[in-house]
Amino acid sequence: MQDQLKLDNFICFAVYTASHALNRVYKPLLETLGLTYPQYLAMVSLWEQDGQTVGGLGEKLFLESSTLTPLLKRLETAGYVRRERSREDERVVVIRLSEEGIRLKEKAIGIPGCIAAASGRDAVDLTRLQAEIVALREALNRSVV
Amino acid sequence: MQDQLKLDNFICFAVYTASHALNRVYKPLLETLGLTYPQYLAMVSLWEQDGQTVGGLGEKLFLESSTLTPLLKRLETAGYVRRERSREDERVVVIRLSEEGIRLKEKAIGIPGCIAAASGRDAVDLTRLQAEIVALREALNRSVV
DNA sequence: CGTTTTTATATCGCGCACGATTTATTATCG
DNA sequence: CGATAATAAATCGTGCGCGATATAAAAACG
Repeated sequence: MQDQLKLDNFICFAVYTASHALNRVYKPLLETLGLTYPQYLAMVSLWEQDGQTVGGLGEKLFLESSTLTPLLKRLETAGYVRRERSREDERVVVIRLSEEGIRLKEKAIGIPGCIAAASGRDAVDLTRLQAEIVALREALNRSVV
Repeated sequence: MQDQLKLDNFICFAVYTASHALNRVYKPLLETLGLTYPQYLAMVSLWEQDGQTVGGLGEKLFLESSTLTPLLKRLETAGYVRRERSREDERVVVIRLSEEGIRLKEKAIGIPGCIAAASGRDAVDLTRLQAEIVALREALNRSVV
């Protein structure tokens, strides 16, 4: 049990460093789109469903408004989205893709394939691993609440 | 192939959100030690091997000096480590645990068990998943270089 | 042996990421 | 209806995390 406190045996360390490794693979690909990695995730979510609220995006991306508000302002400055207060409920801010934001999707379509290639795994294997990691995330989120 | 650009099918998104979920589980545990999560990882590495250089730590933790230098200064301010320039090579900074830093290990010993419990998996299963994620990280790191 | 190159760390600027708080709006309750 | 509570974003302060650059020391070279 000596190795209880060895870094290489930490699932957390594996996830932490894998996350950084993914970021490093993504960075050069996303630079061509003028996006950071979290900005890219927000765009992907908006391509799936346009007109989401800040809170709705936060729930999907597991991010707080304190993270999203400045991020979305940068996306607005970049010209990819518009931020509009809802008329029905003035507390809510709705995020809508601009024309340029919609067009960006075409340039982004190839990225997941690049990542899959870099991972050196086939699609089936990746899907299985991805499901396992999601299950881990869900178990952890349940334990906090 | 419509779902090529769906967030839930992204391995990167799974890892990204799992990493945040782990951080949320760790946070309250680490607060009792007065450490952040990256600081904790640095301490674990030092408990394994005291007297590492900034560069050596960076290689183990996959972090740059621009991240580590301020982090280690904060650990020094907290009284857990000392930063000393090597006499043989004045470019190198060696990090040594203080008495308090050494003692902290006892308080940290139970944390991995808490995380394992929160994950809801047995040790064997966690080890297997951890190895898979490490393999993913290594494949990604190879593809960048 | 002096110049150039390499190496190790530090500094700077930017963008997350979060907890705590603030502000504005809506909902609830007596 | 008016006071209170709840909700949605925004703001603020702190700590990563990295690329680019700076600084200083050591190594390599002619």
